[in-house]
Amino acid sequence: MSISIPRGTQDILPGDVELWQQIEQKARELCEKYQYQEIRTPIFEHTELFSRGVGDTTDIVQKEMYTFEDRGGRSMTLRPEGTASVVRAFVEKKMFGLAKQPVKLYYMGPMFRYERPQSGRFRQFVQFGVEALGSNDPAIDAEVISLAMNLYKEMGLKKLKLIINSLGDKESRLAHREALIQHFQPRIGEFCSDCQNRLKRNPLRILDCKQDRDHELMKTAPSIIDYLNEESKAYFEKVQKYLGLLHISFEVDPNLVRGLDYYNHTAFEIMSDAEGFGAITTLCGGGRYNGLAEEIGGPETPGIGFALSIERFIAALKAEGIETAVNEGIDCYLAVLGEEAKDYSVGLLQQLRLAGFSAERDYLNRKIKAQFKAADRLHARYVAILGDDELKNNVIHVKNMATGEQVEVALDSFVAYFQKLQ
RNA sequence: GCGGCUGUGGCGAAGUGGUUAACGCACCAGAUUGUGGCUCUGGCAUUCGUGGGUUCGAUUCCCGUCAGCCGCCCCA
Repeated sequence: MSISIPRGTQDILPGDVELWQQIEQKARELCEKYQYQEIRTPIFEHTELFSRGVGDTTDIVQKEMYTFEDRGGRSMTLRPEGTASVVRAFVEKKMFGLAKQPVKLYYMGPMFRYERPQSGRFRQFVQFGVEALGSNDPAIDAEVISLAMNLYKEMGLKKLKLIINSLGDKESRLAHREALIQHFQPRIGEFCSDCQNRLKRNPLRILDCKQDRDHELMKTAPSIIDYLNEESKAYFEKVQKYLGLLHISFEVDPNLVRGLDYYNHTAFEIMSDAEGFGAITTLCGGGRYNGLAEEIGGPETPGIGFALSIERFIAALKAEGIETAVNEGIDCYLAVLGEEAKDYSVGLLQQLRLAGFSAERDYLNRKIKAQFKAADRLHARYVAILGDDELKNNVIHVKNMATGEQVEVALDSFVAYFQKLQ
């Protein structure tokens, strides 16, 4: 038996990888415009970073982490998300002391979660994310959201839905949680088994339940909005105002919850509305995490960010039928015949390439006909034919593949001639 | 972690308890022995995800396993 790829991972082959590169490039360009700078952190961290940062009670930490003991007996974990590492680096490298504030960073790289794979859900997936640390201005919340929205839009996505909510500060959040438990506890037996589990773990999720959505207690359930204190409410309103100024339409969903413990105040998700996108419609998730830096042992620092998956990005592009990758074609294919010509072509090919052209030749000892076929497949604009006959006369034939026109050129001036053609 | 569906060449896809497993695309060769995109001819799976069982005999039946997809959970 041959060895196969690990479950939930994928090989990205030529033909597919171009779209990845295009998205990555767009993301980098946009970050440059928004003045976010790249940070690269390790792919594994001390397990404690995630259990403390992401939260001990979350699904991610409880059952989805790739945790192992290294040879020194330390517990290590392949990163399941990016924010904890970025904040760790921010604290450890004392970036709060940098002259340039707020600190605006982005990252791109693989994340790992041990989950059951299905479409849009992998065990290794690539996230692009940004983090803005050190500012408490609701305008930066709007900036972060607009960066994500603009990246999608620039790649051609149209069917997007932005959903926002405020989780308030820690105090409002806990008060709301208690109220929910109080509300549902007495009659929890009337709800589905999922909801019964949710009661203790994450009572907010009950509000999201599809089975029990018509239960009378749902309508009377306490909403987070009512538990926001004045400051939180004002903050949330500002964020909405700024989104309006940026012409970004959104929906407020009081039931939007983020699964990671560190979120507070602004929480948002960007979903795809495209047909046939399956159950997984979330393209991007993010929010504010004002307590995280402290949790990790740093100074009190406000922060906000998002993460999006390139895999789902691509799935959304496909769902909307957006074609992007283009086969550029090569400048010149060198068709060679005979031993001496082949030897000579080695240097000639290099000359073409160093002169800035994309060039290829035959390496399979194919006949002239097959070489032309190969040239055609590469969408070569020109084929240069070099046989022993040409070599003897110090010439080379250059054929324009679009017109079929063929000319004879002195071998010495071939590269110069080729440069004039362009 | 739970439930359902699926698994035949590089890709798509038929099929049967019994000597050589359709077909289409792709690929390779020749017709055209130094010139591509068209056409014609020929070639291309000791093998039906994998392991085991039933059977005289299994790709076809049964069980396990692995993988993919879909739904739940959760999330990006």
